[in-house]
Amino acid sequence: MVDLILSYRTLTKLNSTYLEALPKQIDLHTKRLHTSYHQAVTATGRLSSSNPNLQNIPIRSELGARIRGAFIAGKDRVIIAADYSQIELRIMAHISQDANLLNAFKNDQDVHSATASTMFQVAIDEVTKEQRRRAKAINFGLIYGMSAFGLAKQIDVSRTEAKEYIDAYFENYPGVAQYMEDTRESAKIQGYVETVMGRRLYLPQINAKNKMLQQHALRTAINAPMQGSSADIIKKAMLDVHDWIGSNNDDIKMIMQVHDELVFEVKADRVDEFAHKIQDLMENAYLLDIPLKVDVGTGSSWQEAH
DNA sequence: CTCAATAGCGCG
DNA sequence: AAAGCGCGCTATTGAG
Repeated sequence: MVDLILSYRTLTKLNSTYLEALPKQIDLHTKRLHTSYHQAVTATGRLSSSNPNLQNIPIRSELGARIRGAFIAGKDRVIIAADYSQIELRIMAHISQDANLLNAFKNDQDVHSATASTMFQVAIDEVTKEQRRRAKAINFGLIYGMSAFGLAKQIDVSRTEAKEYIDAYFENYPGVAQYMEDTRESAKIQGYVETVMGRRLYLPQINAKNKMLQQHALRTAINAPMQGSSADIIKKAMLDVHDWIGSNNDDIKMIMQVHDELVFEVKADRVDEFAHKIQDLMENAYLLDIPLKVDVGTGSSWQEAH
């Protein structure tokens, strides 16, 4: 019964939010969907997208991916999708200057496997799938300021075990532990946190007596520099790409931004040339102490380009 | 019929 | 009592 309900929810969600809604919003003249991007909505500096929201088009499930497959290039055109690889964790390495994490990225390692290798004391090529899954949950959890309770719930282990994982992580990544402490402390004193480019997020609740509000502010303090710096960097990349394209190039259009990804529609016979240039511009949009890595894909649909 | 609040869920 | 950051959209419910 439970499985049937969950399956029903998935199907009705995809049907009502995408399959039924999107075709109604196709512009009569251009015959395309046009979203609105908003530059002054989010607390962290990301863009938001509405009417329709093109930043939440499905991809994670097989069925969802088929919906993304409906976003197709025009005649003689190809879609290029270019996304930053692990950009928030790279920013965490850069800001915290943790030697171990910097090293993982300098050597272009799979960061979740590298984390698992360190935490579970096994060689990186002997990390099991389950170990990698748990390390990945920790890496993401760190970015969000997650507690042992949250991690336990996420990976379905006891709270005690989750705490052991977190302790093991911080023992091996002391720079990250220090960064977390320092960030919380300076947020309390200054009342704000900031991105690599110096953009601030004020946190008026950071010293609130109400512990629930304060703890939320503390988690925001941890997350905002990483999510916000990522937003800064991709915005800089968009400006660089825009300048490179110039005002008179019908062979390439930047058509979407999805937080760590840029999507282009380009003339088919120039796709390789453009793909390389986009990758170069995005990877060099901002200099960190470790390389920025961009994965580029191409195809006749947005789905294929991933 | 509109409006607002809530639950739930799609994405990074 | 809550427990993981940031969004926007659909369906439902209740009020006017």
